[in-house]
Amino acid sequence: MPKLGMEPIRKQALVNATIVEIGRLGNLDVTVSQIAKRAGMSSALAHHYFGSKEEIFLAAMRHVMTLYGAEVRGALAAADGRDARLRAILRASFSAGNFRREAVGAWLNFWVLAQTVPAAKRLLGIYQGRLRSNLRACLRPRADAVDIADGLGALIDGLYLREVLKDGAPDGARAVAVALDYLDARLRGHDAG
Amino acid sequence: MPKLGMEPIRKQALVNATIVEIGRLGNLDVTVSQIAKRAGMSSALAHHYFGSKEEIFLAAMRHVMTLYGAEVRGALAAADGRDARLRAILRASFSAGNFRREAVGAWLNFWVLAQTVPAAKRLLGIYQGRLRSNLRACLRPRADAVDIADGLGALIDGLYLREVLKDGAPDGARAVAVALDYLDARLRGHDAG
DNA sequence: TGTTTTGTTGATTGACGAGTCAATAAACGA
DNA sequence: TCGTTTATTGACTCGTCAATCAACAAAACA
Repeated sequence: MPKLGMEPIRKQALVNATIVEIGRLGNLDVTVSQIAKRAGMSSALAHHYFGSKEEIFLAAMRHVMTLYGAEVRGALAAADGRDARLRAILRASFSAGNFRREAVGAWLNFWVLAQTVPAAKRLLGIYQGRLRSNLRACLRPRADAVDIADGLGALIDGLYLREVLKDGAPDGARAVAVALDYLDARLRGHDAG
Repeated sequence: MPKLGMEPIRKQALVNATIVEIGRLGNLDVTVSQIAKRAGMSSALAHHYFGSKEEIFLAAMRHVMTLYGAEVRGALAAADGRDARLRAILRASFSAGNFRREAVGAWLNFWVLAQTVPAAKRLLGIYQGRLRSNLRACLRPRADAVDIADGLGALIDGLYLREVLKDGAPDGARAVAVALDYLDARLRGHDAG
């Protein structure tokens, strides 16, 4: 009894399964069969809905970024004032939802994907652009807003990168602390505009 | 006329070719045949000398790390005083030799490899450990040396990561400047020990 | 001289995986 | 009721690639 309207459900299941499998395997050599199996369907169905493995990866990437974006937006909506907004962005970036092993592993692999797949590069560019503009907006009156935002953005990515190699559970609080140390140090300095 | 003593020459050629091919392809799906061809030999010979593709990758990783380590050591030998030594580490990290597209691309892929291959993880651990201890040594008298070193280490990795996505030629000077901004800001602050 | 070691490759094996296809089945719309 | 759309899969094709093997060549050694 083929219930209708399965497409979005199946797609979502495949996207979730993709992130899990990439996190589990640690690279993009995940097979469509593995993904489909974890999502509870045949590989043929996965191809039917997405057309290609690459499309599956891109959908998974979009999903991770959407989650991240939503979390940042939500945190910002509830934050008032410069410092609070910066803190909100950092807390969202290293929240339990985003800063978990499988998501971080997936993120790293999407970076690799972006080296060869233009669509993936574009997606990562969107993420970087949004983060940058969020940070700049918080820092705006300062003449060195751009420099601080660039450094903080790189630092966030670096903290993600290092999480991949670490043993043990992710420590989002520690990552936030490191980023805040950076921020405090630079904000303390007189505006070098 | 099989000249003797080819082994080290062949191995070195394969290692170089590996880095080039990873940088060119952007991922670890490089085939042994591609590497061997670029190194000017048959794939069978590559297997003969290294035994497996994984060993080739590990050798390439060791090579990149050795170059980096040598450059840092050389720069440190010629640097006197805390600030000069920190600057030397940063300049070496983003020197033209290390901070070129193919090396950076290879580095990113080694990070991915480290997720699944314990030997690769160990190698990256050595790199991180050395960098950390170098940075800490420079910062030692300060009580927050550990925190600053951790932050700076993550920032360096993050700047590498971002280089991967950028269009255009690598800008090592800009990366050094961003890292120095971080450092200056934190060193200006009173020692929060 | 003959045997061993080192260098080297073309051909082959064996496995695996992306993507396609044909077929089945159930809902829906006319 | 009948044709169309949606859901679903097992089987298959086609290509690729890591790794192995058998063979050949030349230097070194005994």
